[in-house]
Amino acid sequence: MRSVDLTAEARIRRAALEMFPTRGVGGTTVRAIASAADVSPGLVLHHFGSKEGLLATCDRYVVETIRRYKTEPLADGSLNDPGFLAQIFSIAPPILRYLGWSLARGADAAAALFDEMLNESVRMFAVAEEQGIVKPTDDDTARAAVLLTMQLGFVVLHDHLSRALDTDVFEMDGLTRVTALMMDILTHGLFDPVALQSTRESLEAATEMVRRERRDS
Amino acid sequence: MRSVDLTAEARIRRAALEMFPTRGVGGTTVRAIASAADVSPGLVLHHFGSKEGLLATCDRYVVETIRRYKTEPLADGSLNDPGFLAQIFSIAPPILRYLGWSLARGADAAAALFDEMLNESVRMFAVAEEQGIVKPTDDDTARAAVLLTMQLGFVVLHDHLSRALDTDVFEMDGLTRVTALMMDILTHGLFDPVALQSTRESLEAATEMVRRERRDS
DNA sequence: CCACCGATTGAACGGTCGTCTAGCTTTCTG
DNA sequence: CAGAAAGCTAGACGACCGTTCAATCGGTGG
Repeated sequence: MRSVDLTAEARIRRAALEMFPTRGVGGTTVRAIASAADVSPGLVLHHFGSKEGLLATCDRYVVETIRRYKTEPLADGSLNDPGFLAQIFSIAPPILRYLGWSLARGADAAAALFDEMLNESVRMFAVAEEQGIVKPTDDDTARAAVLLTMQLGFVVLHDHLSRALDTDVFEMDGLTRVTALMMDILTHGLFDPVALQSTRESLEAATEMVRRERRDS
Repeated sequence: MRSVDLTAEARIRRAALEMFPTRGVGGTTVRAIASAADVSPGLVLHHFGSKEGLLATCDRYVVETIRRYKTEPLADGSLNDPGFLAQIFSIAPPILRYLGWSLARGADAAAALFDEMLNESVRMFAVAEEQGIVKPTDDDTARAAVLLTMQLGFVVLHDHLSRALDTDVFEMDGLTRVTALMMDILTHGLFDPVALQSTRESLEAATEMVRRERRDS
């Protein structure tokens, strides 16, 4: 058991971390969190000030956890440390689930994380362009942003994807499977360039129609 | 004005449709919905039985609206009718916003829609494979599912994407911009095939490490 | 004109929720 | 070891929520 020797404060946060995404903020009561953490309701507010405070703490905790796991391996090459990876895979599911929920809610901390990831992505694109790996666009930030939402899509829609794949995509097996498929799609592409052109043209035509409609009314 | 001559029932549903995604189900009170629809709280429950009933009605309404707009143009070629497109663009924002929220919540109706879209996608892949446009995979359903979560990512993460692009991606301009970018990414791909291979290898190595770790403990 | 029926209201009820307070227990510290 | 500080609990309070209900309004068919 790992959760036995946790601080009461940590137990509360852990319980909240699991309950908020599944039941929603309104559906999660302070009493339920307290009961799940095996403490009194009063203690929850003693440690976190208010329910809102607890929510904000969870937001920050998750974002900072992700942030730590995202940068550490780059910093000191600890990607080769099995313990580190084991930690990622074992801790990840509740954290990822919360992150998805947090992003969908538009929580401030999650929004900040999104923006950081976007900056990182833009920077990587710039490097890749210099190396001639990808072609420059007239709208580099937008391309990076769209790519990011596509990559993060499965984090928010994990439930549906897990159902379709009959595997929890936040567990190790599903995670590697999804990652591999996504990398494949993003490397080779899927659509036919010819079909792309005609689709784009009909899209432009539709836009123009609507624009004219609006001007006339 | 279009909303003036709406039935009270329709006004309530419309108000709920806008409030649920922004304030959450717990944060949206029957009284607030009633006030926004300019009716009494009692009438809300008279028409929808309960708050839960109203929520379920909204879920179904949105899904059925999307379903209608998705199939109609294919059925009778009404894609050329400007009125139809104008309707899509003018109705879309609240509906799409609700859909994103609904998908993130894992609402039953949204889940059913997801599964339908997945089936459709699988079917399209099958046709495309016959025509030699895309290569077959050993995991066709999974590929279609991952693609679907990528495509739907922007619907759920519209807030962040809109912020990054400084445009409402549910409005006409943003919608066409995002669609074009996404089609481009999914057509040409982004990553370097060589880099893909090394990434995949390190991913496999990591997985193996974790697997060994777990077996030993 | 009356009887009826759905739409609609507004007040009221029971319940639960977030929060506060006073006090008890444990741990740290000088 | 005394006492302060922090951890923690039980109970209560006020607010607000979803829901109920009796009563009213407005139109429609007999």
